[in-house]
Amino acid sequence: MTTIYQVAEKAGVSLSTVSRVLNGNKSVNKQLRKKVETAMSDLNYRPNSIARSLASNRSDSIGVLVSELNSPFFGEMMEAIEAVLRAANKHVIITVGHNDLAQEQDGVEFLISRNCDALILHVEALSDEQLYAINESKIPLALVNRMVPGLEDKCICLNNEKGGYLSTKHLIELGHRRIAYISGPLDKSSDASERLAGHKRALMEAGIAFDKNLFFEGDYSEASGIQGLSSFMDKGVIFSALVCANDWMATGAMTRARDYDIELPDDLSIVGFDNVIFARQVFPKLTTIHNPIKQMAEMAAKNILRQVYKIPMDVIPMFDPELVRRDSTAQKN
Amino acid sequence: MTTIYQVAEKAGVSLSTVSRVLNGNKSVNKQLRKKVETAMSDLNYRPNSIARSLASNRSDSIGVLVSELNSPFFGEMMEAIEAVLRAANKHVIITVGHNDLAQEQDGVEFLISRNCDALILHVEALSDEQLYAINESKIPLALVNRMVPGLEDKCICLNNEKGGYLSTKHLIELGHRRIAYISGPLDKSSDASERLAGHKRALMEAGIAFDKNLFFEGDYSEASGIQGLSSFMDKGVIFSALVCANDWMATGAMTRARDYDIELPDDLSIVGFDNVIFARQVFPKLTTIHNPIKQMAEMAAKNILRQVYKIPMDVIPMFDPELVRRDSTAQKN
DNA sequence: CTGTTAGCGCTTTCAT
DNA sequence: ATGAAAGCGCTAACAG
Repeated sequence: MTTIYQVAEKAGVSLSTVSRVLNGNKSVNKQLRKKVETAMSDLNYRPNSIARSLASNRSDSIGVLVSELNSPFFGEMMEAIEAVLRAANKHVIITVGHNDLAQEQDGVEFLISRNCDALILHVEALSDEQLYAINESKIPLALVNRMVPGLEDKCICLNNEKGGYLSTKHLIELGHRRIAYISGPLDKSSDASERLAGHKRALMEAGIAFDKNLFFEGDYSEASGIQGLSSFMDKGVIFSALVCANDWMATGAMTRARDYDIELPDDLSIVGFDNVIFARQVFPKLTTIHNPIKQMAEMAAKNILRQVYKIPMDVIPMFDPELVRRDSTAQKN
Repeated sequence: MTTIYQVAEKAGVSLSTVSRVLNGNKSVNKQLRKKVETAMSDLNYRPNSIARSLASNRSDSIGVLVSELNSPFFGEMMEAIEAVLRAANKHVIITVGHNDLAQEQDGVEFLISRNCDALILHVEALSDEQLYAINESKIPLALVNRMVPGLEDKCICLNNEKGGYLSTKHLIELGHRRIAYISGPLDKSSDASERLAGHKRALMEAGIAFDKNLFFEGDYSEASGIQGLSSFMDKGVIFSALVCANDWMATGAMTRARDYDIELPDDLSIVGFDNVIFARQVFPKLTTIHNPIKQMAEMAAKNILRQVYKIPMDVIPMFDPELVRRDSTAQKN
């Protein structure tokens, strides 16, 4: 491994000069700079970013923590963050939390211990208090999909209530009155309750009473969509439409519906949530609520750039979802 | 930030002793050890892994380079690698190459400059020579989906030729004779040519001549699947089956086929390749070639564990694909 | 504009 | 078993 000393020696200058060249410091004689640069390429010198980071307390890398690595939702998030930061010449270090407290803690500590300049977190298990503690340590922070009181300027959120409202309202406009709902895990995920709240508001506006028999609490997995639909069928409740709090559960429900020979969308209209990539690929193509996770992720990355590297930009904290009408919903017959 | 000095002071010992405790070194007096441990937790001490890494030249973290972050294929790969390494108490640092030479180089350099103990790479743009150069630097390496002469013990591969063979053979067994083929980018990706070679072998075995008019070179994108099918229709060629060199192109072709009112699978049987997660979600469910990327990724991670941390395990270099029969293929009518 | 010097937080000989 | 001291490769005052 080539070090800065060897470059200095070869170029006949002091290591400070090499360091200056390395960091694009203006005040270096052109000729010396040239000499250093040729020495660098002759020796195939690669700066050791670890040493650099230790000495300077910066690393030009941003830590990102997502819940899953294998997911279209987090895939979009990672991709967007990486693109923005790479364009700003920053590196990204990605780790996973799996919605598990210990793993989220471990992930955050790893990122901090690796001297990341800032953190972009999508965490569910970590408590507000723990996030305050992280924030205390003065490391710049961006929180995706979470609203923590007092940290508003670091939070990027989706208006989940509105999303829930839009999905149910769409069905009501199509003439549906008996609308089933499969939610996410209410105790573990605040967006699950917010989406449900939106659903209830739409029902209320239309003068429809919320019916417990038309409600099933899932966990956002495809399997729980299957279970949800099964449970409605087992109970023998009547419904012509179904709202699912995410696309995975919606596809699960669709699969199960076919087992019952329910025609989609004629016998049953289904709305999903998130508009992940495969929503276009299921059949019939899924009507869903578009979650602008890409824009949110970009915003989080920009927020970091603003905080850490003083690159100015406007930060929008709250994003609006939109209904994407496809083929899985139809007029009530 | 708490340092090892402060812990030493608080515990009334030298920093060497603290370091020993930190590294689980046996030869520390029990009482002192206790004292150090309480000092650590009192001060909420977190070792700085950067400093550690600089001093010891190890980092307990493995660099992973994938082509895309937002992809079910690479998602599965990252997930599997992360799980194996986390279980071994190693950390993972993920970066992206986007199949672009500069970005792949940059990614590898970043990982090396961050003192990663080893690299797991999925690269397409980097040449064999560049991989030799990386290997020269003595950093332990695992290459997924690539066979580099001389580095066989670091390569984990899929038998792509066999996969191509299986897909076409399946269609032939269903009675098809006029089988179209949409390949990946032949010049850029060796698996694209290997899969095609398998297709040709199956044709030959059945005494069917390869017909250029039934061939289209795509680039593995959904869009190129659409283009491929369109081009066959434009040419007006007759075919009752279609092999696509990956699932994305297959779904593109399926979408386009519906535009032409082609009934699937009755008018046209389609086979994909990779068996990514959404293959089950398209309609009709896609018959495809299962790519055991998960097992391959696990094997790559284990290979690293073996090389770096001397954790012994058998490494299998070549994996076999398998046909997954679903609903997108049918007997020729 | 350039060089000297003192660390960054930790590991690792080498003595004791 | 413990401590002292020398560095890992680099940045960042401080002089000159």
